[in-house]
Amino acid sequence: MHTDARPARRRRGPELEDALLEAAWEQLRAGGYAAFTIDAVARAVGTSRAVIYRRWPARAALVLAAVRAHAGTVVGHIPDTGSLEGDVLALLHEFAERMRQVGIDVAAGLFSELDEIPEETKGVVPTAFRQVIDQARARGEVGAAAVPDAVLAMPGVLIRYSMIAERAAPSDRELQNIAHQLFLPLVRYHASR
Amino acid sequence: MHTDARPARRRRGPELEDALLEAAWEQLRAGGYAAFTIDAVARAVGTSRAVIYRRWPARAALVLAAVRAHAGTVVGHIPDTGSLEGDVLALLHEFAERMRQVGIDVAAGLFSELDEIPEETKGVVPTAFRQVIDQARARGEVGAAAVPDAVLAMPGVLIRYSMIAERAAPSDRELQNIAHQLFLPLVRYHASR
DNA sequence: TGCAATAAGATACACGCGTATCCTCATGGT
DNA sequence: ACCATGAGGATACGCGTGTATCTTATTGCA
Repeated sequence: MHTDARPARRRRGPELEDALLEAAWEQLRAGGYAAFTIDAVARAVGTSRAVIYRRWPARAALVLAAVRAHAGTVVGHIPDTGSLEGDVLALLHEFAERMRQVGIDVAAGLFSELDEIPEETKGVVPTAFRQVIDQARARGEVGAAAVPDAVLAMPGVLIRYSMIAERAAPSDRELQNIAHQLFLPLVRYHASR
Repeated sequence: MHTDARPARRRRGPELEDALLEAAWEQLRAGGYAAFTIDAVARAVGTSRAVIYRRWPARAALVLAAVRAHAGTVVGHIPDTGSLEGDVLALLHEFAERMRQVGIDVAAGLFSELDEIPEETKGVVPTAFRQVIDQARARGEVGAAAVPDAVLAMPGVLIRYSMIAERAAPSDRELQNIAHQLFLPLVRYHASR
């Protein structure tokens, strides 16, 4: 399995770091968050735990770095389906799908073990929703009044909470409920005040 | 400090269990979730870890049991201020206050370490909100149409998520935003369809 | 080309978790 | 009053985390 033919050469700097992130991602894919061990990552790369702790202060930080390196940012592109409803549903599905790609238990473990959700991560979802609302405004679909940040952030919060509490990404039904029962009514309400 | 004058007598059954929960609560109050140790609880009671593991399968379960035993259920009574807005704000504040009483880091730790939020816990918040809405209906303040569960559950989710993500209970400002920007508009929208 | 600075790698430690094992005390049925 | 049963209590184990310390290889600069 891992007869890891470790080179006699010592890798350093970025080369080593890439190998560590690669191995960490491999571990996550193979065994999920529960089985993820700093030790296993170190062994797979042919180095020792100290090298890892020099770069990342805790297991969660390494996992986060590995996920970032391999899964990229949460929302890649802004959908443009021609209607606000379509765009919102597309965004919700994309976000949930991204969670599934990372792996349910990895995402859940990360969210719960991290001391603080990174600022950058928190901003992604509201920004994306702001953009699809702007598109809708340009089409004259909704009014021009501002939609509060709390509304824009809500879908992301609900999806992340679902990951933590249910250990599963929201079903299509739940995503539709978020859109039709919560988000869209609020956008229309606030935008047309 | 703890010269715990342990009785030579062996306590058993409920008596022992109460002592364990008491000691666990004491530990939580004293050092928070981070400093909470199964070992410390056992020592404080003058017993050994095995006794604890016979009752609760993991640290989180013991913490949950201790919190339950000492903090009771999340929402004690349904407010009746005379207006839906008043009732909703009162409920939100009560819920947040309860979180603060348990201790921010304890609540956050619990939510994140638990595999599954207990069904019972999940139901409390929606039920309370349903009741204040019913009161508002009786006053003729809102329409009779049903308000979806997703709406009723949302405030609890937002508050719990805040505990996990920010390691803090929501500020008064945030609670007001939840009420005025999210919850109340949705209730009015759905109830009058 | 040689040598100091720096990072890699190897160990070892203390700690807490969760499990397993074995002995000992309290209890309740006879 | 006795004794089998079952729960309490002590102890040790394996594992992983995170820290600290020491040796060894690599690098880039003189």
